[in-house]
Amino acid sequence: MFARVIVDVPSRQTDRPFDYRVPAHLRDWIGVGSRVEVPFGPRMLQGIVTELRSDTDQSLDKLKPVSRVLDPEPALTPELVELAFWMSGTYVCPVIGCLTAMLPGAIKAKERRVLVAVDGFPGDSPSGLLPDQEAVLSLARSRGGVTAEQLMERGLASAETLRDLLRRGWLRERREVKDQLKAKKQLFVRRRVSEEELRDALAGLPARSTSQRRVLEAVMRTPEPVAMADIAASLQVSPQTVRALAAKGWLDLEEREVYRDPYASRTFAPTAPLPLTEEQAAALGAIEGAVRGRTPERFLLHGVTGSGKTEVYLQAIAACLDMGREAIVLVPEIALTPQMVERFKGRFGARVAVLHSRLSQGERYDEWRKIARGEACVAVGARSAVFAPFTNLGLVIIDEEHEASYKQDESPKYHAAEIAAWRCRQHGAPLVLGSATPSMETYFAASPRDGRRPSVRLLRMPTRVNGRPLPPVHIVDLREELRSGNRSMFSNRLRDAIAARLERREQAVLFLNRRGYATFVMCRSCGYVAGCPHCDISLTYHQRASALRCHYCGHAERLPLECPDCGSSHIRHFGTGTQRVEEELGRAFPGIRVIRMDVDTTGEKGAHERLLDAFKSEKADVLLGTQMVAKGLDFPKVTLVGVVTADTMLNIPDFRSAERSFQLLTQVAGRAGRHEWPGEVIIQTYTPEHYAVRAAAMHDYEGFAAQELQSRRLNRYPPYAKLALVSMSHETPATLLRIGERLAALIRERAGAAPLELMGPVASPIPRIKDRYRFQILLKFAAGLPVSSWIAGALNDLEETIRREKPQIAVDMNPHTLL
DNA sequence: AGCACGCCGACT
DNA sequence: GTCGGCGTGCTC
Repeated sequence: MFARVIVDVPSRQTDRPFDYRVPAHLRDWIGVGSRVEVPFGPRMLQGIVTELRSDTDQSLDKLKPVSRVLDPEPALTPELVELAFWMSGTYVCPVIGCLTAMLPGAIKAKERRVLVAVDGFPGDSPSGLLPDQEAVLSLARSRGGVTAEQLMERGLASAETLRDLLRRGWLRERREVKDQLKAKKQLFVRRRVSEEELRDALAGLPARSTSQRRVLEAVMRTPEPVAMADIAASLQVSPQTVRALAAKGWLDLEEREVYRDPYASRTFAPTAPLPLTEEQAAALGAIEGAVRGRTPERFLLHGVTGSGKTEVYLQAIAACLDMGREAIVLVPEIALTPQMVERFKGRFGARVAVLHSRLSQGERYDEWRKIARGEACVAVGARSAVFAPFTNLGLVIIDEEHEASYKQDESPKYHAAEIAAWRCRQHGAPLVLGSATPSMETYFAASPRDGRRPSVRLLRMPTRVNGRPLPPVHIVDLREELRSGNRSMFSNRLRDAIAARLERREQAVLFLNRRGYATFVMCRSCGYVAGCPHCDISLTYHQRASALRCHYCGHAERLPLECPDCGSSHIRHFGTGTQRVEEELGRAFPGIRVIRMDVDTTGEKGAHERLLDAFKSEKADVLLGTQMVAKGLDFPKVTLVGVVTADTMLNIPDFRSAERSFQLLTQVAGRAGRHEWPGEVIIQTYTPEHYAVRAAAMHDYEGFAAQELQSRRLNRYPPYAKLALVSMSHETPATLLRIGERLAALIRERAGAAPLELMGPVASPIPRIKDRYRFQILLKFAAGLPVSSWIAGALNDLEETIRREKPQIAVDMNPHTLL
């Protein structure tokens, strides 16, 4: 038996299967998708089995054996291995990168070198060794091997003495692959004898053995194993007490694998399916039908905020599970709040595995293993949960499908919806894309055009479940405000509205978009702006550290007290940060209680939830924050939502900026007045006539989409054209330009007469990062052209140059942003 | 990516 | 004469 293995080396040259012999004792354990340890040149590496076969094209004497199988059950499924090859072709990236993107971070193994003592080495006499070296050998012997790190910690030996031992043959180096993480084991206690026998034992126990008595009493009643840690904690005894009882033969101790369950301490009240509105029932019926009929149909569930999309998801999943199939629910990272998890856990209990980045590595690994072992049949998680290793997938749901976080911005640059669509085709499963503000691509695909049947089926839910109207939205023209002499960041209308909330003891949410509006430092005398010495970008001011930092390379310096250029002391920071809004709120409304939510205040684990809880229990009047306050939050007492400036987003020179602005404004507007108190939304802007602002204010998705699509068609942007962005970097601009031009020519050559628009190479929007210059080539083309393979082919042709000059080249096949 | 193999300058 | 600089080339 032979295994084809892709090894974990991030290089284009090694990114192909290598053949290995499978030793007889591993045959029952190895499978397609197994992680294995294999010798590769002089090293030991982790690899993934992509194929098992009975023959090989290699000469047999060249083949080495697989040295270990790293998991009892294959980490990936054959379907996911196939998906990795598809991704590699589509996204023009290494297969190994796709495979590792599917694995939870915890099992991205590292190589480790273990020093082993060679027993009875006959070389020279032990007397020729230094005492230090003797100590190393005896330690290595007693533990079956040590690492250099362990020796270093003990202050034993030095690199020099080790080298000597290795050279003289007393030590040998063994290389192995080590997981960063293991399954967690916990000690469990169980009674060894019958309840009666324990009762007798208890009677015979000396009166002063009170601790032992308590333990026996507790364990006596149950034949089930109890965690040692629980006993020790609840009975206030030391584990030693329990061990003493085990030594007497009354109790058994056993090690058991346990899951690190982040939600273990919480109980979730079971919830029953809610009665559905007519719209919800119709949507559910369509989805259920596709699950039953195993049709890999795509649906757009276009429902306004509050239309009850989640309940439709829950009932569709229930139907899917009833058919014995599994479901994946993708939620934007930022919306994966405790409330969200609660809804799924409440309905499906232990059958739900939750995957998101705020879990520790160990927790995420364990949740993932529950899926791999078939113990969980619903996966709820962020982008990467689309790779949940299910084998009988019946339904995939992507909530808030327009969210940018579904696009991975590092290689492999995939979009979760594309992966989901591929997997749904394999499994004959429907894909549901849910949103109140669908992306232009999805909406376009769901619209009938030229009499053709749309590739996405539209399910509309235009009314709110509770029948409440959407809140009125007021647009405030900040230019007029300025003309009338108001130079603060709050318009009179917003100021009055906040004051009214304070008076009525209601709450307000203030939203500030900081994207592209980071605070920078400028000299008011000469116009000098503090920039990064390694990147062509201005440094960002951090108040807490009183420092300037580069967000791209991490360079940091102290805040200058005078201008490095002209020496003037009129140097200060600019930009509207949340901190400044908070300060101004405090000045305008003395005593106002503000909770600020941004990257600074939500850094530590759990801070996010703590702040939201505090706001929910009315410990503050205003919740002030960036993106994160815009999504999915639902507070009954919030009757005012204010957008401090809508323009920061609108002015980003990117083809999606109008769409993003509309989506965000609509979402923010949906936060107000969701309960009995009527709500109000105020949007402050310098461009009140912009169609994204006006449409958001009128809750008019269709109106916005019509205008936006027209503009996309005129400029040939998605969904009317496909895009590909090839970015490259190098320390020498001239070399970079030369390589870029050759690459562009090669791509053009392959395209021949096909309708391909190629722009560049041109300098990237940030022309230099970490002292490397950056260029990019933008491609526009009609769907269906094999552009991926043209680019891959061109890169192949350039292989020699790439190897010699070592430029970094990255391909983004469907760039979400051109910045 | 590593790592080895291999061919030219400053030192015990 | 050797240690070691990093330029090519390979890894089943």
